[in-house]
Amino acid sequence: MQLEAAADRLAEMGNITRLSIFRLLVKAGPQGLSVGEIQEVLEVPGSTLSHHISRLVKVGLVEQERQSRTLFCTANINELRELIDYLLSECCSGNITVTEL
Amino acid sequence: MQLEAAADRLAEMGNITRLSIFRLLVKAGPQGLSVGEIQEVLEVPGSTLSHHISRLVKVGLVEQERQSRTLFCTANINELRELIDYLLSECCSGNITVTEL
DNA sequence: CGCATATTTCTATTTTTCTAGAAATATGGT
DNA sequence: ACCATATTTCTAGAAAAATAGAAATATGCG
Repeated sequence: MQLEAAADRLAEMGNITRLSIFRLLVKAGPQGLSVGEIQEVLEVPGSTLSHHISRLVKVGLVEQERQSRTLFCTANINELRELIDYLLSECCSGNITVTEL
Repeated sequence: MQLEAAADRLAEMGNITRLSIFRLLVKAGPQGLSVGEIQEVLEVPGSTLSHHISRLVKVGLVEQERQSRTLFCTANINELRELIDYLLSECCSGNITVTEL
């Protein structure tokens, strides 16, 4: 993962509503939750919720699959792990001169 | 770490300039970098840089220590680790009913 | 087809963030 | 005290994000 992709993902998680959504999906595991279920838990207007979910989908942190009338959402844990790897990479290598940065 | 604190930290890292600053400091390790050194690398106006650094400091991701006229900044890796722990906690526990979320 | 459910798109308003010039402050050397 | 260096604060305009009502679309059932 590169700087810009990482910043995009962090920014999407850096909002209370979206982080709540994402955390719910992380907890829910592979079966995910429907948009309606998320709405029940978070008590946010549908249009607002839809907007936030689509932003999470856009950066790849959430995936969606329709089953009949219901849209199920799941957290993309791999994407999260790659982001975390990026954040920790080259950590504390120390003694680097400014020109190497 | 709780939801709101996590979202704050994620939001601060979710900006290209601030993530660049933070990554530089992660790479630089415990000795950190001065504001001036960061400015040389990133080529951003002083007022803009100062603004972004102070936001990172405010949420605890960066710490500062003055040595004479120079202000050294370091990444708070513990804070980063706690944030990551939060993001991964309760991951994929699965089979949770909606009322438990 | 007509109806109910599930979710999105459109639209507009309010709030927040980003950016950077100019002026101010802090520190130390001569 | 004066000057140079290092960094911040003030200020304001431009851009982006957050919010949510209303209308639209999608899907399946009787």
